[in-house]
Amino acid sequence: MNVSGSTASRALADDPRIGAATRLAVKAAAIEMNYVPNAAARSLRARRTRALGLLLPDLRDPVHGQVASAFEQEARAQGYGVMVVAGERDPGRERLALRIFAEHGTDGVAVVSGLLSPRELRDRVDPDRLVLVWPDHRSLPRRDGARTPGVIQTDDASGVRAAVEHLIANGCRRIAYVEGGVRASNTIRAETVASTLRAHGERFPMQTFPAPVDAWRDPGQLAARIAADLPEALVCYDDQLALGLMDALRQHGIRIPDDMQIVGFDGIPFAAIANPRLTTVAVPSAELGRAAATSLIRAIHDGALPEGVLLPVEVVVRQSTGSVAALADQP
Amino acid sequence: MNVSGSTASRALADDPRIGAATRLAVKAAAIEMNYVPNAAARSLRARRTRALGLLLPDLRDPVHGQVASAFEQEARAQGYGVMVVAGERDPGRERLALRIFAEHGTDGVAVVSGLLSPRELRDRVDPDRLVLVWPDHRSLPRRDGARTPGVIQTDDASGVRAAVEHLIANGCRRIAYVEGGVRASNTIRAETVASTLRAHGERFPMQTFPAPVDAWRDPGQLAARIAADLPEALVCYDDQLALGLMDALRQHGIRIPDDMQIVGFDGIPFAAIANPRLTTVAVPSAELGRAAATSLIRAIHDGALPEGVLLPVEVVVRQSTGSVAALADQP
DNA sequence: TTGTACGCGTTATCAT
DNA sequence: ATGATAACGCGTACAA
Repeated sequence: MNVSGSTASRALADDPRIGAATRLAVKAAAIEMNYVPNAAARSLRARRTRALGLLLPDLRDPVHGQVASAFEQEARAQGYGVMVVAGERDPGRERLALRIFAEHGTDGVAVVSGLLSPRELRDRVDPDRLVLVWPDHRSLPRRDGARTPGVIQTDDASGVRAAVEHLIANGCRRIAYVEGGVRASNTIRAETVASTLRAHGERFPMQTFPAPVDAWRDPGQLAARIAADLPEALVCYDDQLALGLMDALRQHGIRIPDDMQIVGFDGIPFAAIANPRLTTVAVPSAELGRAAATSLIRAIHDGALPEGVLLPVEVVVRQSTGSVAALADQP
Repeated sequence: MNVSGSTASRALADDPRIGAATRLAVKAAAIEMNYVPNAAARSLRARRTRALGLLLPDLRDPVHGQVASAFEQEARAQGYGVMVVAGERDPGRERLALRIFAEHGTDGVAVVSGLLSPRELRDRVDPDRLVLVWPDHRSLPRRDGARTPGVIQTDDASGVRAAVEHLIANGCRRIAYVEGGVRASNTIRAETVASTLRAHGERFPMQTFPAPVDAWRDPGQLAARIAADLPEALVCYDDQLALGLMDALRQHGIRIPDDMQIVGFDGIPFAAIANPRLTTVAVPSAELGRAAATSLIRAIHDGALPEGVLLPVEVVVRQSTGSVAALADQP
């Protein structure tokens, strides 16, 4: 079996001009010598790598893990590899990530919960091969349902509004918000809690407990401040914070939902099995990751950004906002 | 400013033969036109991509997320990109992953909790550029402290033994084990529980509750079987399973630790804030990921595998094994 | 139907 | 101190 390079190349690519016999022989030989095409050479010629870049803050937290998982799965199903870089919520690291992607020549980039301005992003990578998931820069997130091409978001405001209305229906008046850092996503949630309260006739300004982005790791001080001036209900920036606070408040003898009700955000798996089970605004993280991959791959093929996506969220009522029904809920 | 390709290449590589003036000018121009070297071309010539392949079962679970995070961080610090593929605990998918890595020409591969036999792995990728983390094939995990080159493990048996001894010290006699699938890692934990009981004079065979690998998602049936024949203490395959069971057993009115004590494995963050807080055998997942990256990169540079690593684990006693001290523990 | 020759961007070698 | 050239492995336009 001796054929020229081109014949081999064509046979492996199922070029119809190659005879069936030759094709089979070549393929057999390829398997025999466990040949794998060299992606570097192929990329050099084809000007594409069939690899995508995924930039996210952290692989450890449940939400981004879920997004990354779905993104990778969808990409793999469509024949793309995924290069992952954690930006660690640091603009410098995010810039480095983009550079890594550029050097490796990824065909497209998805940025999840990114801090860099859309302006700078589009300046650093081909804007027609860039999708933004949960952009966390003040210039992008929308309270309304507006969709920007290449931007994938969830309808956080609607979810938070529904959650607050659920608390109001439960008879809560003094509803406070616990911050998670000072990013745009936090601002939207805080403002939505406040505006929903106003819309329901609450006259006093909403109470806000400030907290850094990783307060859930060590919520002791925060819990003490809350315990010292206990509201009827707490809306937390996210589930991790809510779960950390539930634990810390327990030290102060505060019973949930009896003494205070509490709502999280994200819908991470542990929220469902916490004790008490945590009411939360659940976001479809897996769909988000999948949508990001499909949008990005479509953008690569079409050379232009597909329409933006706005995914719905859902309030999942559980024991922490303690209606009798919720307390009785079965697994 | 007009120089030849070679000069530009050398200037950017800080080749000492290039004059300072030229070097600066070239670098300025590179930034100006935001030039990034093409990794494909570079790889083609240099025969290395400065990319690593990371194969793990799932990006969603806290333990592997942690490992992936540390691996990526360490790799990035040493100038390597990371291509991640989830094997989804399916041998076919694992093979596909290795193929993806081969095509993209990764300089080395780390396989975490892989199911494929070491034999097959070494057959499919260059064995001198392969590290195995937590190999989960029956031919590899060791009960003793033996180290195999390129293999990174934790001393699970010691941890489980210590956990069981802790339960015995608490006065528990009827200690049962809850399985997590039928993999090698499960076998080691089960056998260690049994042998520790025997070593402490327990004469009846240890009770085992069989469960599939993802029983924690829907632990209802499993919990019913356990509640029907309640042991004094439960050692669970991992924390997720233990936490899921704690929730499900609560439905049966079982109080932990009063009616039964429970121990998990892994030391995921949520174990520390569950209610009751979960006693667990904590593994150093971040160190594991970091060790994997450093070992792999060293292997790439040396062309040979570095010595294996065996990391210690630690029993973290909390409320679920309820000594009075543990119940009083502060955050 | 198959083989030949060229070019993708980079760097090592050799020449100037 | 710098420039010219070849080579990495693949895919394709063109020739046979």
